Amino acid sequence: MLSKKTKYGLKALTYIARSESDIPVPVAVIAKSEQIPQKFLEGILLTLRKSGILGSKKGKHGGYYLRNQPSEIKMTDVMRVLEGPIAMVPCVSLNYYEKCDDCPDENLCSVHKLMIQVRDNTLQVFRNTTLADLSNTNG
Amino acid sequence: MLSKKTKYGLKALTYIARSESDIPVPVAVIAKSEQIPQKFLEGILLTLRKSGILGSKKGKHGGYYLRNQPSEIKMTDVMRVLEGPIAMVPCVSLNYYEKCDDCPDENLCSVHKLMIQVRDNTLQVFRNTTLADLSNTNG
DNA sequence: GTAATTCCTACTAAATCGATAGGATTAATA
DNA sequence: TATTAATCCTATCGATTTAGTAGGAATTAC
Repeated sequence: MLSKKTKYGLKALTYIARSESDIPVPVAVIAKSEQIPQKFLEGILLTLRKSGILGSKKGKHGGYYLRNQPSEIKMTDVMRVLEGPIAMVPCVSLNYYEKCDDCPDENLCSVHKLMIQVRDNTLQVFRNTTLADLSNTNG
Repeated sequence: MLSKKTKYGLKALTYIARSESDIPVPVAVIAKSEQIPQKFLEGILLTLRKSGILGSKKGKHGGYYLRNQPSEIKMTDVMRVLEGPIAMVPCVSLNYYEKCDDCPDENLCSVHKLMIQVRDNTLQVFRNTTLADLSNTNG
């Protein structure tokens, strides 16, 4: 299941992408428009800022803005920040690889084989999708 | 993340598929060979039996066996029984559809669009993979 | 200086996960 | 018929994760 964190994060990013890019968007505005608990969203946007996807400006007239063009923000990056590893098992994770305790030989493991395929297909979707695609209203 | 339940279930099914198809395989044998807690595995195989994927025979010389040929057991069915809905959000689930509380219009929802793609790609993998593919040792 | 904002830490309630415990039931066989 | 080997069933438990709340410190515009 997709976590609420990720869902809210994606919606917020989309919202920001659709706004005028010069003006920082305050959390409160997004929270109200997208019906997201504000305090919860604060934490999410903070994570996105720390990961480098968002920038922020403090104080009055502050808020969050994109650090890059929507068309350059890939879903692989966003999903990894919000949802964690894309692979369903650590033993097929590109960025967070971990060997299974059981499994003497990965190459013979049926689960491994299947999950590699799932990972590759999911990865393909995320690599070919940018925030611009999400923000595009006609589609 | 793939649950241990699903992982163990897939390994067990693979084990059974590789055994002689006439002889029921006892839980204890699979548990020992695959390093799975036996009591936990009992519950998993029970679920698989109730869903119709496995059959069982009680008492001495009892155990579990496949109800169909490995090549006819699709991953879509197995995954739905073990892991639940394939979609990452209920609003894109084919079998367990649920509208989101927020989201006034799904067609305009950025998350929705993205998750449909992921679902379709994952589904394609699961539809094109059978237990026979998993059990195949030369792969 | 005041209002609006991000930033940070800690807490909590509920759900889920991975597993264990203990036994009831059923069937083969000696 | 007694024994043994198996499935079947229900309940419980500790740990972790999730979704959210609370409270306030720090910063900035005006």
